[in-house]
Amino acid sequence: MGSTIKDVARLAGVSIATVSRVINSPETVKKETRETVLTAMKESGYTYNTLARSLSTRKSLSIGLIVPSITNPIFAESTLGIQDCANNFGYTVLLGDTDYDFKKEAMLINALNERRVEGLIITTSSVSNPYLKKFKDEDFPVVFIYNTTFSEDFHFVTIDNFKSAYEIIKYLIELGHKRIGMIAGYFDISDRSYARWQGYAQCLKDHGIPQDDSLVVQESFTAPAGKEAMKYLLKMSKPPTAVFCSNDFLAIGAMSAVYEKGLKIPDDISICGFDNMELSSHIYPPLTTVDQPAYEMGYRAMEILMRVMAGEVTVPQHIFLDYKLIIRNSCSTLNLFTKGRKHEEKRF
Amino acid sequence: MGSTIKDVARLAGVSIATVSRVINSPETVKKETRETVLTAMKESGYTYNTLARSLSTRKSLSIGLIVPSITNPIFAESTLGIQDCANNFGYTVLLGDTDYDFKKEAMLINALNERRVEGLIITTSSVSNPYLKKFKDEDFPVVFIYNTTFSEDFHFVTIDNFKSAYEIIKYLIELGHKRIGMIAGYFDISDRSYARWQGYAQCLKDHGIPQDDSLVVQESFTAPAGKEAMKYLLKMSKPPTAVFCSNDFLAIGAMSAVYEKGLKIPDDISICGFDNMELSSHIYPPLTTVDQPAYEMGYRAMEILMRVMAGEVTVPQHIFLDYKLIIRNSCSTLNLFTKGRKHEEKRF
DNA sequence: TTTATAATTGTAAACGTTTACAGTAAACGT
DNA sequence: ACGTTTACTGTAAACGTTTACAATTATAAA
Repeated sequence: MGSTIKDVARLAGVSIATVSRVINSPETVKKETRETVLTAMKESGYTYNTLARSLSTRKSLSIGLIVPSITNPIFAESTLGIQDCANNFGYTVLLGDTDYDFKKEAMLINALNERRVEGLIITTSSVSNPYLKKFKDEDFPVVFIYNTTFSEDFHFVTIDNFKSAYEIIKYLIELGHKRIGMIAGYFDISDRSYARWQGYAQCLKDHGIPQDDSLVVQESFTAPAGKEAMKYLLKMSKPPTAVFCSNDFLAIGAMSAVYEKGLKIPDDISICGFDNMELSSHIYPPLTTVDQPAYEMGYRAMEILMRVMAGEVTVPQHIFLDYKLIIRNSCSTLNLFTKGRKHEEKRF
Repeated sequence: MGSTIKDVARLAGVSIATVSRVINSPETVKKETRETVLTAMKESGYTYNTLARSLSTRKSLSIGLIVPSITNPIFAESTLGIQDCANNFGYTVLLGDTDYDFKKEAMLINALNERRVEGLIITTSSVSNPYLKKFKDEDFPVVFIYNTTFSEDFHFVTIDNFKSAYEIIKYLIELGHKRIGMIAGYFDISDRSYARWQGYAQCLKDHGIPQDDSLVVQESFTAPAGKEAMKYLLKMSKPPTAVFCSNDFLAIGAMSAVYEKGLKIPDDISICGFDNMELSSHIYPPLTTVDQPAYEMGYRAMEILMRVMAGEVTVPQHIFLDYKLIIRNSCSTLNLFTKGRKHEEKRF
């Protein structure tokens, strides 16, 4: 138990160097000795010490991953993609969850540095933080995922949050909706949510629909929050006829608020989300949303990170993956008559 | 950049030992020198090297966590609990996802050993694997979560899967159901699913309801799988009037199959799940399920692991956390007349 | 054979810490 | 002033690897 290269060497009657060699370049050691070493390893119950290797080679063969919430299947999926890719290269990924707290984020980055990760994949909750500059200065390998705010200096892989939001709002408008609300994740915590709002706002503007700020409410990215937000929206004197949620969690929460009021989706109100998590196609009614390729997002990011770490790539990589509007049954054409009546009935 | 304790020492004009001391036991070094060292650290951009510490002290201050699927919010939640607790003790957690593949599981365990984790929290997908014996023999600190099959030798924290399943089936029976199906996760991969099935079977037996094996179908733990399974069940000549799913994912998938057939929940068929993930209360209809305290599961497991690693505890800890039957609106009393009619209408 | 070359192995320093031990300086008691 | 304790600091070995270099042995060429 707990045997080292030294023990193996003694047992096999060779030097520690050759033991090291049978581990790292077996072809350079004579077959016979290689085999005695191998059996010596078995017998002594040797297990390799990655830590010592890292110290000696100054390569940890590990990268850090920082996500806002591993509980969100989008990030969980990406994690899988990252891990799969990393493993292909013999790398381990060290995961940290920030809970959308940038203080925690900074601490995690520090912890990962102390563990000598060779690179970082991160979706940051605070796009304008000091350590970002530091990454740049020390040109430490970092690739951002999901974030959309760094156009210039950094590597990132993401989707076009602005355009995708624009597109889904356009779809809503084409269905006849004019009074369109938005339940957004907090802008200061999620640049994606902000970008989606921008798409929302621009699209309204382009279609001559006046913007009503009281129709957009910021919340945390959870179903309960979506529910609360929707309750608020439904209580308005002139509630929206459709609402765009910047996340499927919010959308599902919003839907439940609608049901609790005894209204129907999409007949009485249209709701759409963002992310297309697996569950969203199975709920009732199936949720209209925009699909992000979460697994691929992670995989691609890791690929790029590998190339950056290898020094093969120096100019900032800006990858926009394809998103896709997924039209299901949670949005319908506006029927002014019904909507008006129903709402009034309910309100008084 | 990349400065070491040695650089700091030189810069501050002290020995590396004192630098180490200001890091580990600042109170033992004179205030003045401490401060010069501290500023030297700043100036040289020193960042601590955990790897070297680990090598020297033979403590990695890290533990491994192995889950079947981080994409499942239950495991994600537990991960959070584990991480929070671990951080309180200055420990880092290294996460691995097995995708319910025990081959992958073995590889992960090995990888974690090479990284010299001091302990392991795991929900294993193969309860009867050789390395489990190894843990025992080498008495390596391991605590299992969610697994229910190790009554004797190991530490674990879980809920009583048998009893909880028994209870929810009893509830169904009290509602008048006799033809109760089950959509289960694969037994060979999930001992929990198997235990739940046992609870299901025992409860039927205790209530004099004959068991019909064609009513229980094993699947992977996903919504699409649940949907397929439900489709199969609905196609039977005598479909169940209620079905118990061993996971909320499966339940939600099952529900969508029901809707697609034009049937209503719970009027035409009752469905219940297991886990009580956050979303389950927000879907329509809100899902009847059993709640597992996922976060606490992780937190408690980590607490125990700490005590085991510290040698404070040697007799196997067997912790059963409280589960809770959560009755919502996806199950209703059996109405023989309606059910019969509707099914017949649909079938022909 | 002998020599040159290739294949195989060993020696020892290095990676960045911690820590037992020894040393020195300051403070205290008398 | 002295010895003694206390506070602080330095020296050097150790943790388990890798790797440049040297040394040895085997092989091929002459």
